[in-house]
Amino acid sequence: MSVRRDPEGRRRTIVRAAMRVIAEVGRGQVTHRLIAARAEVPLGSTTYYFPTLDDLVVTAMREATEDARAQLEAWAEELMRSDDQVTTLVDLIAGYLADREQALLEYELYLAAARAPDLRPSAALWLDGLRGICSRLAGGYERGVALAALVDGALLQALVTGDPLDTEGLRAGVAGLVSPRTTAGST
Amino acid sequence: MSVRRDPEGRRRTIVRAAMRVIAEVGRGQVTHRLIAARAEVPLGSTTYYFPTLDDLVVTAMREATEDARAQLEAWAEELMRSDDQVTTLVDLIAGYLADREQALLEYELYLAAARAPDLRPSAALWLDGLRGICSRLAGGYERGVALAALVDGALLQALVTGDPLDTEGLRAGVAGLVSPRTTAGST
DNA sequence: CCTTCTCCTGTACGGTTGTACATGTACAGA
DNA sequence: TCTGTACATGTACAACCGTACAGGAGAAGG
Repeated sequence: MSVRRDPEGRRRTIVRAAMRVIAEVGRGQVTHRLIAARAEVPLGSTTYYFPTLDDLVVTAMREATEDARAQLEAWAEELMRSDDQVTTLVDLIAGYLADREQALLEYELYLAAARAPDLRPSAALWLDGLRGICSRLAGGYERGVALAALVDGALLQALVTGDPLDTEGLRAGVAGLVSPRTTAGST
Repeated sequence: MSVRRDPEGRRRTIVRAAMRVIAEVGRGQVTHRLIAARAEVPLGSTTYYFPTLDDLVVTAMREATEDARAQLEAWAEELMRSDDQVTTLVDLIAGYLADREQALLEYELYLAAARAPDLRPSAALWLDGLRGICSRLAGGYERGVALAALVDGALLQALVTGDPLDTEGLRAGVAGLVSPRTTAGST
């Protein structure tokens, strides 16, 4: 009954390794050999499961958005439970930046989508999720779009500068965009 | 009197070509040969003026921030002259996105700074400029930081999705963060 | 004219890359 | 047990890479 051969699992191992490598060295520096070493599988395995390196990279990036999407749902739940949504949102953003590598990976993917149209649907899916959450917070779609841009920009800037998140500035901005009713506590 | 030999000019030609290539294919895919072809100079020239490819890429990226910095000053002037700064800012952002390649190059640089510390000063310089402008608009540093994040996020998202800028959403957000006095017209 | 220096470039080389593939191995069905 | 099929991998190769460098070519000073 025990499966000595586990193609599905092995495939996933490779994809997860690819994600880690991309997060570390960036999309442009990824090679079959780096991924194989990280996954602790022979080089041949990486070419067996994916016809081309680009396929592997794209798969890894899609997987990364899947993760991000899941995390976003956790955000939504936490915000629903919270009675101080501004503080909660700021905390969530700060928490997101705690895993810098994961964040870097996602923004690498994000920007890659700007150049590679086949990655765009994944990126758009995440962005739609964020906008949905923000719209609920801001009490309106337009302000929600703006709030999502604010969150996105704050994350990007924190990553780029390497400085810790400017929570006061962020809080001021979020408070300015969240609808007063939401700030007060009730829906 | 005519200078057949023009080392300075040739060097600049190579750097500008490098900028274009980076904008097109991304930082990770840049090669000496691509740059040489784009600049219409022999391969040897690209290695003559720059000891290593990385030096060339870094130089090109610094040059790009220099351009961005100059553009930012133009923004500041235009905003000073304007009597409807919200509209002007939205228009400036839309105008920035008109040259998609240039914008892509800058955001590539931006994200590259997240991984390469030696690029961070350039990126930080630009961000400080943006924050300065935004602080003047928002009437306070904290709100200015938030407004800068909003602008940055809006640009990034427009680049990533490939969709045209959501001007209504952006306008709503900017209006919410710009100080009422500034919105009305006076300082 | 010659010398000298900087600019310039074609060619070459060692190293790394993506990918192909022959060979082997474990498992399922007969 | 035998056989076929999917899984697995070590090795090989052509292509491309960054970089080095010998040597040509023009300008400047004598």
